[in-house]
Amino acid sequence: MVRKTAARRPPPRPADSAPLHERTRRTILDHAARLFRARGYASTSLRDIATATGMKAGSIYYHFDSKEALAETVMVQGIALVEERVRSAIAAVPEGTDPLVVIKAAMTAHMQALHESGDYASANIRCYSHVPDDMKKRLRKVRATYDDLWGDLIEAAARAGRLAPGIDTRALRYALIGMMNWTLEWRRPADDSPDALAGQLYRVAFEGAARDE
Amino acid sequence: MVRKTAARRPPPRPADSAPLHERTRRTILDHAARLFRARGYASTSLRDIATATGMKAGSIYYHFDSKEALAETVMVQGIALVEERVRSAIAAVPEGTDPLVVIKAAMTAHMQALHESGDYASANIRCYSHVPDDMKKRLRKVRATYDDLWGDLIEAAARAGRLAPGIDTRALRYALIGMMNWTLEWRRPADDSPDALAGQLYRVAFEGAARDE
DNA sequence: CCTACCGATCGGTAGG
DNA sequence: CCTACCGATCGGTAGG
Repeated sequence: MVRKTAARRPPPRPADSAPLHERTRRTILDHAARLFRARGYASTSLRDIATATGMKAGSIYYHFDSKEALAETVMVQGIALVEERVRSAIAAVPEGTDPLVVIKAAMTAHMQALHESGDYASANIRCYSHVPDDMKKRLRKVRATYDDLWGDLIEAAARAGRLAPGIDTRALRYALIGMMNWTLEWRRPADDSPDALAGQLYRVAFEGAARDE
Repeated sequence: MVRKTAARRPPPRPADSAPLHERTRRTILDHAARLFRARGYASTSLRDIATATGMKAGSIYYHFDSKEALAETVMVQGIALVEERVRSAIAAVPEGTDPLVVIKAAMTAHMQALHESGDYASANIRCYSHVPDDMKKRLRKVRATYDDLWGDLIEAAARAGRLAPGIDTRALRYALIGMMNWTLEWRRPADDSPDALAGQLYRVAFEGAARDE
């Protein structure tokens, strides 16, 4: 399986040479992402996260100001890690490429990053609706920026005459996002590579699942 | 806008003539569904639900054994209300109908019921991952039964030679479910009728969004 | 990064 | 269906 995009490896994981507190911070975030994903925002206590990280409850506050701040960091990264990969995949495509080919590359990058940073991405998707209002308001903007990236790709395809007449571009945008993100709920890692799934979903959404008559 | 399926009106809403405690029970469920959808399972307290319903905290236990039992009732109905409508839409289609037409009718029924019982359906989708383990185990079976209904429709289409070669039927099943359920997160009720959305999503998934070349 | 602690809130119950 | 209450847990803080 060859990586198809120019995106380099995953996230902002600090090197072994990084200061201890930076590595500890990343460990906290990893456990927080995993627990928020599995149990939700409210059911995950700072004590749970501290214990998983190997520290005492109050010590989390040495690294984060509040439970909200910790969760927001996790959830923002759940979007940012995917968005960065998708943007660099788009940037790696030569000028003048068929907009549908760009969309396919973007879908592949989205699926790779989504499943590589699965706990962060899934924590973001699963917890978003149930997070305190002020935090949700900020996250909504981050989400909208990413969603608009897909809107732009689809509008480019429409302007290039590459979409079938009568397609609702807003419905198409969220159909893509919905079907891709839902793979977090059903993918069997042993059977389905992110690349293969991206190919299947691109095919369904753009070429259609029906046999041509 | 004409209703396309034979499904009759919504859910098990007790008549005005029903015993008071049955109507009260339904009121509790309605407020619980709305609050679980908006705030999540753990962040919604029985006190919140009781206050919204107009009673005192402890009185919920006259109608439900526990918070878990109340939430499970809401979430099971979030699936059941949709499943019943979809099954009756399928049953209303004449024998020998093109399997893709059956799927389109099922998608329309799913979208109608999903958005008519929006709080129940959305509470189910949003809270499922964060609910206590024993309850999640039971809900998983209910979900699987409904998901398999879509698997059957898709297999029927495959056997009839109505699917394009190389389509992964499992990916298609969850692509459909994912794109339909995600409409709960972005639909603008004033602009998008469930029927119109069902038509758009059917078109994307089966005919494809790309212009034929 | 730990100890020890506080006020608030929660699910649930007894008794009526 | 209400009142009054309990034990448990939580986010957060002071002081080191």
